[in-house]
Formats: sequence, C-alpha cells, structure tokens
Amino acid sequence: MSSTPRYWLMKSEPSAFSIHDLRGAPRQTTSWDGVRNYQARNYLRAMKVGDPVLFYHSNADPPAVVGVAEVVREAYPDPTAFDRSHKHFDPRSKPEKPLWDMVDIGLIRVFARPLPLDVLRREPGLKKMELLRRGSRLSVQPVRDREWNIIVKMAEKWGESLKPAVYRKRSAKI
DNA sequence: GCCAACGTTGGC
DNA sequence: GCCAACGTTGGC
Repeated sequence: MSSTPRYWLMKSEPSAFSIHDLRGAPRQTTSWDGVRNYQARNYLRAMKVGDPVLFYHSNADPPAVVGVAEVVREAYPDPTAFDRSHKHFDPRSKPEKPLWDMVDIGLIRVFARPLPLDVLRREPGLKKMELLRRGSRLSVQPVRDREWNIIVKMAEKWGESLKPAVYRKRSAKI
C-alpha cells in the first residue's frame, strides 16, 4: 500500500450475514462484529468514516464480490467478546481493556450481478490483489486504488451484459 | 465433504 | 524460541 489505505474488502459468509441482510437491516447499517484475527483487527482500526468497502461473499456459490458499503462508524470495542454466551466470546478482552474492535458499515450498492472470484482471477490488473493470493484468509483487507477502480468497472460491465440478454429474450416473444 | 493454507496454542 | 498439534478458513 503506497499510503494509508482508503479502500477495503470485507468477507462474510452469506449464510451468516449476506449483503441482502444488510439491505434489510435498520438504516441499512450493521456493526461488523466477530473479527478475531489481529491483522484484520488492525485494519479495522485503520478505517475512517467514508472509506468504501467491497462486500464479499465467502463460502458461497459462487464466491463473489456482491456490492459496496462504506464505513459509517470507526473502530470501537466489540461487545460480543465480553459476552460469555456468545460464540465469539474471548475472556482476554475486558470492557476496561478491550482486545477486539468492530466498525459499522452502511450499504451503498448491491451489484446487479455478483462478480465471481474466477472472473476476478482472469483480470491481469488484479494479479496482486490480497483476495486472490493463494491461501489468503484475511477477512478484512485493504484494496489498492487501482484494484478498486478495476473491480467497480468490471461489476458495471458484468451487470450490464446481463440486461441486453434478458431484454432480447423478452422482445423476441419467446 | 475434502483438504491446503494459515494462525494459534502449548510443551519443551 | 522452536515446532508439532490443533482448529479454522474457504475454495473446490
């Protein structure tokens, strides 16, 4: 990263929380709790209000970038770490000295068509992207400016290409 | 369901 | 501080 990252990618398993869940959430906003990896946490702490985020569906069919969100609240303690009954409870994190943080994000856009991982892999400009690195497991990661621009353009084209096909079908009175 | 890649834990 | 064992992630 040449300077402070401004663009990000966040992974979620759609069976746990999808971009459609975000669309249906109050104020189309959610807190991003449950991150229990130090590198991902440090990226959460680097996020600024207004930073754009690619929303990625992992463990999905197909795995894909599905839309855009933005940071609406900067890092603050993740209360699920204090909750003994919670799946992500961590006794090392105390309210007086929190170990894990979260941010809030708000929905910006749901792509017309999810942009699949294998399509991203075919784009030469994305060769160095963290998401595409072999064995990459980081659930919160920075995205380079150039990568961001490429992906947003790809998503537009990818969605548009669907519409003419559907339109043709309909107008052909099949 | 399989399994490679990775992060974490804990014995020494 | 090393490293084997283990648990998790996530594509396939």
